[in-house]
Amino acid sequence: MTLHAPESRARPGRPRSERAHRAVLEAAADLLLEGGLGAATIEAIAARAGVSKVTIYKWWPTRGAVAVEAYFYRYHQTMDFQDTGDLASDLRAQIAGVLKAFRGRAGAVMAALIGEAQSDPDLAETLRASWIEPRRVASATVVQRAIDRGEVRADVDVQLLLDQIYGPIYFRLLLGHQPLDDSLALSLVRTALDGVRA
Amino acid sequence: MTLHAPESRARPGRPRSERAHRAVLEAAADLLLEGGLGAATIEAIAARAGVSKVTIYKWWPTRGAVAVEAYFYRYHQTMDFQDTGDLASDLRAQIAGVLKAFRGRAGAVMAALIGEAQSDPDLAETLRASWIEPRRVASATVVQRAIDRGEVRADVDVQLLLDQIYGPIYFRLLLGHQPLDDSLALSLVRTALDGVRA
Amino acid sequence: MTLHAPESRARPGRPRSERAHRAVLEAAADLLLEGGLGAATIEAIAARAGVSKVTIYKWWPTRGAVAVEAYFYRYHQTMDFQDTGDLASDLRAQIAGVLKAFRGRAGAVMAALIGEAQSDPDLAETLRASWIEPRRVASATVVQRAIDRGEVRADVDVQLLLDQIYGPIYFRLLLGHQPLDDSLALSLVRTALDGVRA
Amino acid sequence: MTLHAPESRARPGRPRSERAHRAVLEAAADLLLEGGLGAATIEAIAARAGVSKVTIYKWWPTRGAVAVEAYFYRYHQTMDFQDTGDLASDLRAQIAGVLKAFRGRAGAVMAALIGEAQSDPDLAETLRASWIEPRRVASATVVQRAIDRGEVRADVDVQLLLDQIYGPIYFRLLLGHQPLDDSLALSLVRTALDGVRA
DNA sequence: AAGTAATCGAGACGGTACGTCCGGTCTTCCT
DNA sequence: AGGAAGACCGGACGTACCGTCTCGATTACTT
Repeated sequence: MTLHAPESRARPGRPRSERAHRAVLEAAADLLLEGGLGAATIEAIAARAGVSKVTIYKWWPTRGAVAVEAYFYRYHQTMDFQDTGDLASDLRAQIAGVLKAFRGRAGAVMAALIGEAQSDPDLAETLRASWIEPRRVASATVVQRAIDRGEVRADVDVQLLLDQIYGPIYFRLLLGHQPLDDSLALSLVRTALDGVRA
Repeated sequence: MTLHAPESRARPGRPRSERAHRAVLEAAADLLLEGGLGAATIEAIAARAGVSKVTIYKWWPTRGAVAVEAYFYRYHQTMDFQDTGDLASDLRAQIAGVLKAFRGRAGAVMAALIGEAQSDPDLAETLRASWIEPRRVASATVVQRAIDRGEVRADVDVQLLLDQIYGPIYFRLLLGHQPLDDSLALSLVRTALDGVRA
Repeated sequence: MTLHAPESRARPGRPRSERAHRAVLEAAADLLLEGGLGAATIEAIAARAGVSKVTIYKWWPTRGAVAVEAYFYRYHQTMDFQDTGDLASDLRAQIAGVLKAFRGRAGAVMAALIGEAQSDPDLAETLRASWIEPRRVASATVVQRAIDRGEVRADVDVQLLLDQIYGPIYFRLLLGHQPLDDSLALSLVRTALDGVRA
Repeated sequence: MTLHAPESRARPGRPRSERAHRAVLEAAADLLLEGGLGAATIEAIAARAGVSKVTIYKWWPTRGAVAVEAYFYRYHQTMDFQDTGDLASDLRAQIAGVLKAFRGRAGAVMAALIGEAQSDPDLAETLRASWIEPRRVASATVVQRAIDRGEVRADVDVQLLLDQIYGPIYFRLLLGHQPLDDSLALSLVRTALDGVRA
C-alpha cells in the first residue's frame, strides 16, 4: 500500500494566504479588463488587491505571469472540443468559439499578452504551455481521428495544418489588417481541406 | 510678387539636420540589433546618436516609430516578387525569402515590433501601412493573375488565402511553438492550393 | 585686467531650478522640526516640496546631506563670537548661546544628525566641516588671544581645552544623562580655567 | 502529587531555549563586528543565529536592545576602577582603559549605538542604565573620596567634573574631529584638576 | 547687415513604476 | 508553552525612462 499525497504534507510555516492569492487575480483581471495590460502594473494590482507588492513578487515572477493566470482565472474558457466524426464541422465549431472570444475583450487581452511575451520569455513559455498547447492537443486529436478514418491524407503535417487554420486568426488579431468575421470559420476550414485550386 | 513652386517653398529657419536624422536611425538600428526593442529606449538612442531627446521627439512620436523606421532603414528588404506564371512556385519563392529573414535577427525585431504594436496604436498602423500592406498588394497581384489565368477558383477570398499562407509564419514567429523551417514554403503552398482531403 | 568669474560661465542645458532647491530645503526643515530626522525621508521631502525624488538625489547624496543643509538653511545661527579681552566672559557668552539653542528643537535635530552621521561618513564629514570647524576656529582664536595676552598658559593644548568645554555639552545632548542648564556656562569655564584642586 | 520548590516552580510549556538566546547574541556580536550596527538587522541576526525573528522580538524590543546586550556579552569590559588615594593617577588609569577600548572595534560599535539611540529612546535608556551609569557611579566614588580627603574643593559639581573628563572623549569618538590619543589621559586630568590659568 | 525663425545640444524637471529591503505581525506545525 | 518556519502588509529605498521644459548656440531665409 502506498502512502498517498506526500506533496500535501503540511509544511512548517504560515501557509500561503488563499485570500491574498484570489484577491491578486481578481484585481489583475479587473485591471486587464478596464485598461488592458498597460494598466495592470504590479503596483496597481497590489493596491487594488490590498496586498503588498512583495506578496505578488513572491508568487509570480513578472506582471505578465500574473496577467496570464488572471486571464485564465477570469476567462477560464470552456474548451469543449467536440468530435462528431465530421472533421469540417468539428473544426468550424472550435473556430467559431475562438472567433467569438477574440472579438471581445478577451481577444484584446490575449493580443496584449502575446505582445508582452515578445519581451518576456517566461510569459512566452507560459502562454505556450497553458494556452496554446492544450488547444493544439485537442485539435490535433480531432484531426488524427479524421486521418484514421481516411478522411484526411495520411502524410499531412498536422501541426502545420493547425497553424494554417489558427495562424490566420492570430495574425488578424495581432495585426488587425482584416476583421475576425464569423465567416472565417467556414472559409478557413474549406481552404484547408480542399484548397483553392480551380 | 514672386511665385515659388509650393512644394519646394524653402521655409525660414534652420533646416532639419540630416546628420542628426541619420545618426538616430543608425543608433536605433544598432540598439535593436544588440539588445532588441527593450534596449532601444529613447534615452539610449539619444545618447548613442549624440542627439538630444527633444530632437527625436521632434521627428518621431514614439520609440516604436523610430524603431520601425530604423528597421526599414537597416533591413530595407529587397521585396522582389516574381510573377512567372506558376502561382505555386512564385509563392514559394516569396515565402522562402520571408522565412530566411525571420529566422535571423530581423525576425526577432519584427516580432518585438508587432509585440510593441499591441500597446501602441500608432506603431500598429505604421506596421500595417509600411510593412504588411506593400507585401500583401504584391502577393495579391500574383494571386489575382492566377485567378485570371483560371489557375485558381474565381470565388476565392484573396485576403484570406494570403492569411492562410502568411498567418502561420507570423503565428510561429510570435508564439514560437513550432520552427520556421524552409520546408514550410512547400507545405504551406501545397495545402493552400490543394487542401488536405484524402 | 582679469577675466572674472570663469566659474559663472553659463553652462549649457536647463539651469538648476532655484525654486525646487529652496522647496526641498524648506520641506526638509519643516519635517525635521515636526517629526525629527526619522520623518525626513526622501519620499516625504519630495512629496511635501512638490519635487521629484530624482531631483533630490541629483543634488544631495543622502537624506543626511539634505538634512544638514536644511538645518543650516533654517537655523542659520548667528555665530557671533565676541572677543572683549576677558576670556572667561567671552567663552561664557558663546556657551550660553549654544546651550540655549540645544535645549530647543535645534538641539534635538543636531543630536539626530550626529546620530545619523555614525552610519553615514559623508554626513559626518559635512557636519565636521560645516558645523564644528567654523565654531572651533572662532573659539580657538579667542583662546589664542588670551594666550597672547598671557592670560592662559602658553603650553595649553587649545583643541583639548575646547573639547573640555564643548565636549560635555554634546555628551549631555547625546546621552541625556544630565540636563543642559544655563549654569553650565559658568561652571564649565570655571573648571577649565581654574581646575578643581582644593 | 509532586512538590517543587516554589521559586523553581517549573512553568508549563517548553522552557526558554538558552541555546537560541546565546545564538542570537553571538550572531549579533559577529554582525556588529563585521559590518557595524547597519549590518545587524533583525533579519540578518535571525538568519545567522538560525532563529526565527519572532523569537528575537520575544526577548528584545528593538534591534538596539539586542545590539547593546550583544556588545556587553562580547566585550564585557573588566571595569576595574582602582582607588589608590591619588585622584589624578586613578582617573588616568580609568581614562586610559576607555581610550584603548574606544580606539578599536568597540569604539566604533559604541559610537553606532549612541547614534542609534538618538532615534530609539529605549536604547538610549538602556545605554544610560547599563553603560554610562555604572561607570559614573564608580568614578563619582573615586572623586568623592578625593573630596573627603580634601584633595578637591568641596563645592565641586561632581557630575560636571566627570563630564569634563569623559565628555571630550565621547565628543571625539562621535565627531571624529580629533584623535583619541593616549596622551589625552594625562592632559584631560591635568586641566580638570588645575585649570589652564597662567 | 540686421532681424526672424526654426533647429540643435545639453540637461534639469515632475512623474510613474520598478524590484528590493527591512520592520513588525500573523499563523501553522513541531517539540 | 516555546520555538522554527515563513507568509503577510507597509513603508522607504534608489533607479530607469518617460515626455516636457528651459537654456544658449547655430543656421538658414527675409527684409
